[in-house]
Amino acid sequence: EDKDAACPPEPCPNASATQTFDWMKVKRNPPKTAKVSEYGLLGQPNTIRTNFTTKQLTELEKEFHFNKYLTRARRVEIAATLELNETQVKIWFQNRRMKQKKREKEGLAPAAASRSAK
Amino acid sequence: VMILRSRFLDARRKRRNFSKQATEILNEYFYSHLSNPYPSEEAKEELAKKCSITVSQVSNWFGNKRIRYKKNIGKFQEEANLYAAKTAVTAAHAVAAAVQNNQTNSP
DNA sequence: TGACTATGATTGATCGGCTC
DNA sequence: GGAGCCGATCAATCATAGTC
Repeated sequence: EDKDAACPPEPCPNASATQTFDWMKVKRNPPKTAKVSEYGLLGQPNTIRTNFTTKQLTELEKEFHFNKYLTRARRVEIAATLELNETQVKIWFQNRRMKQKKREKEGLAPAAASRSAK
Repeated sequence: VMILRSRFLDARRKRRNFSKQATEILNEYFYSHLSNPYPSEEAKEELAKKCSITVSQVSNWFGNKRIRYKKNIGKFQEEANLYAAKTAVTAAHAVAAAVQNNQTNSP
């Protein structure tokens, strides 16, 4: 059935027992955090993950505690202040909400276990 | 180089490896579902319970495992064969296993 | 003991699906 | 006809635990 014991020539990619499934080939498109705003000189799409500074994170965090969701106006304001794209600010809030949700979920389940102790 | 290493206060410090049996369970699931190692939420909960870890940790484990596996399939070949021999789940593999079993027992 | 590796966690950003 | 959100995931990186 699955025994292709012999295939000396050919660098047949089908190794031994395990094959290569689709999920192993999945490739993500590079981030489109393009900074081509100014001059189209280099036009390098900046294919690397942005590292937010402590200042930026602090401000974002502060804003998040004030509002879990952003209005368009507020987003523009923050993006300008922190020198980030509106998209980056938007994504940060989305990720932050998910993080919050995860924390709440995990912060209550363990507590229930210790509740029956007393 | 004012790259603020604010990360020095990350919560990812102080991590502990999972127990040997927990890793065993996770690996068994991973390699027995190698064609699609994406456990459902329910499956994750079950694995979490069996391994005595959280669902998030199960998700992290599979996320890391998938990425690292496909990054260097060769490095995991041995491990893959080990668990593959230990467990067979998909119908196709079950059949294949049965065939092999018969072969060894039929003159 | 100090590298070097294995591994769990974090996180900016993507993908697909859904609502409006 | 999109834009934003959610959920899951990716991919790079961090920081530590384990190994030699």
